[in-house]
Amino acid sequence: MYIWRVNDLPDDDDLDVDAFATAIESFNRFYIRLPTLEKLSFTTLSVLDTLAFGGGPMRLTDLTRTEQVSQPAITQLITRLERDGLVERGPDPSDGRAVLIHITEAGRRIGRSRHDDRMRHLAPLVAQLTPEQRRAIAGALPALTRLAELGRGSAKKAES
Amino acid sequence: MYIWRVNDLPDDDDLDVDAFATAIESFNRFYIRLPTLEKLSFTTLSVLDTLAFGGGPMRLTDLTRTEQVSQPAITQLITRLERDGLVERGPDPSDGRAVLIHITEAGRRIGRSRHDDRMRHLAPLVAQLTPEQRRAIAGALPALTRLAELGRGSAKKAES
DNA sequence: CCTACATCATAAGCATCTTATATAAATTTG
DNA sequence: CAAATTTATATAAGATGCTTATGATGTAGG
Repeated sequence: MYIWRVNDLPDDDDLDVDAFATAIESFNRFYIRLPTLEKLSFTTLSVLDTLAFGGGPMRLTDLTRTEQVSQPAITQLITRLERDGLVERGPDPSDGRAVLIHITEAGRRIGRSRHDDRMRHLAPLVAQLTPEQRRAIAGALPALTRLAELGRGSAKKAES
Repeated sequence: MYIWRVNDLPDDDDLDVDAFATAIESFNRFYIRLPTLEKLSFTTLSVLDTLAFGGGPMRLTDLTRTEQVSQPAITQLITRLERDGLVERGPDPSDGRAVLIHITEAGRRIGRSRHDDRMRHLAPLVAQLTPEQRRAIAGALPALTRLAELGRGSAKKAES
């Protein structure tokens, strides 16, 4: 058993990981519960986003890694999405066992629609912030995006 | 039907709500999937956090609003949490119908444990950011926290 | 009181996850 | 190259946690 202490970090910068996690968790509890029209699960939306922005079709196995759920869960999810016309299964010319999942135009529309829903809810709240607060968030977006990329990279390597 | 356009916002600041939502969604997809030891649902953790930091016991009805799920869902969740010793039901002296939910020390420990898990995963990634990126995130935390408060406030008013 | 409402609990059903196992294609190996 | 192993996906059975509908009980107002 090992104990991590925040003080082990290089302390010549001012980002307290404890405060970061607290703020993010508080924000997420609000953000995740934003009401939406379509009732789609978190995993469903995440898969559609991964397919929409991930550059082309993906195997079930790849999705299993990116979404951190079991392989049967992905198979079942893709079956539901295919039934609803949001993705399509196609063969993988380089491997007869594999299946390549393609997102359809309807699938892309769903993802955009959810994104737009959230923007509609966020915009009036953002408008109540001070200009400095808005600038502070804008300045942090590249770092947040980079953190998410780093996180996905380390998850990929952590397969056992 | 009304159409929201980002350009309707005051545009003398540089926070693009579209980019904000995109970055947050990307970050959340990674953050939510961080592995943890205890297998507790998102709502479970959220209720424990709400009770731990919300200043005292709450009614089921209050939790229904803060968590944005149905009342029976909260009743069932609290039943599970009470069975596991994480919360306790008590009477409300001012209303014979109501039930006041108290978090136990074990419940607080669970919340802290999850928080610590996430810090352990975040810290090595944060360490890979540039000092400027770390400062940028640190500078945005108050604004993120304020946004979450504004969001919870507007959700409370939006009850129908 | 008696009706209306508020609070919580229960029941039944559904969606989505899990683990265990099956099937089939690819790869390794003797 | 055939048998054994591994990899990719599918299926089955069961658990969890949500939903809507309804019930039981306490409160409030005429």
